[in-house]
Amino acid sequence: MIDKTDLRLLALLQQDCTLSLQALADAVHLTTTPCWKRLKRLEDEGYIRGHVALLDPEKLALSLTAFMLIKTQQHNSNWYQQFTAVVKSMPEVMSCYRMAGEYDYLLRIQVADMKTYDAFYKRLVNGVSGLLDVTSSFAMEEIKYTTALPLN
Amino acid sequence: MIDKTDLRLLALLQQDCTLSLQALADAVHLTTTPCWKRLKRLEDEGYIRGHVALLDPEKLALSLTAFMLIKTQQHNSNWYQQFTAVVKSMPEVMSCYRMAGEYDYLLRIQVADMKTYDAFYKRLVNGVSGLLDVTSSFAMEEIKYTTALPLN
DNA sequence: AGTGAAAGAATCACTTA
DNA sequence: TAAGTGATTCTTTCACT
Repeated sequence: MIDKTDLRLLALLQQDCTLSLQALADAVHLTTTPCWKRLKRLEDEGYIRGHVALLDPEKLALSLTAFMLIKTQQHNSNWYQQFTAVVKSMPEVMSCYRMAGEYDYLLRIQVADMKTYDAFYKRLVNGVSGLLDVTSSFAMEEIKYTTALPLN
Repeated sequence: MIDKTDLRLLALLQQDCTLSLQALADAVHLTTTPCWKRLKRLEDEGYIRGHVALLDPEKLALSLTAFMLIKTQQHNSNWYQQFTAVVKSMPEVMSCYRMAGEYDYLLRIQVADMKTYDAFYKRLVNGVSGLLDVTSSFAMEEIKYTTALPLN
């Protein structure tokens, strides 16, 4: 179980994980050791998935964000295994969700430009058989992007 | 500008930013100081947006991922300012893109359950006037989620 | 790009409420 | 069971080469 102090620590860390133990401890009115033990516990129990640096896609010439909506008629376990394996192995796929409703899968793709996207598209469609309908939509502007969950 | 070594460092850090300077330096066959200077530069020049802890939504009882597709007829600057301000201020909105094509905006929402989603939906729709069409789709399963950009 | 020293931070055995 | 002290070790940072 988790208490208010743990939640405050998580809220701080998902905003900035370079905060020192001392700064975190001060923020929750503890000294470093009990604070450190809490962080250890939160990590061990899986509340924290990892610590990462977030990079700027524009600066790295990955300016095109595309969304792919996919329909399939293959609903057997073999096909699913193959599809998820391909998706996980393609680094351009930033996220993939199995959806309720009209479309079966929603993917977010990050690439340099349209030409690169087209090449990616072909690789995906050729890599996985049985895709019935694949619709691409393109982002004009990123208005918000955060990894911070709505805690409280 | 950025070279192969910088790219390798960024690739490592976006996977795990707890790696020590020593480990990073070893990985790119440098000693700590030149490695540290590169990291400093990459940060100063904006290649690195931030360092964050990624939390587990399931463990924190935020199990429902929803996507919202929004159409509007308001395309003036005032409306846009208001819409983006509202979206940025709502912590349940994890991302928001202005789209090309049929729908104008795509949002990803993270909440506890359907009841919470419904409350959020009402707050959004009441908070912003001029939303013509709002379609909600729900994720059944997260197959992939990464913050790591496809470098190389 | 590297050396080496100084400052700062994390980790842990042990102590206390 | 949860928090604190203090020592040790590891890490970062920087002037100098």
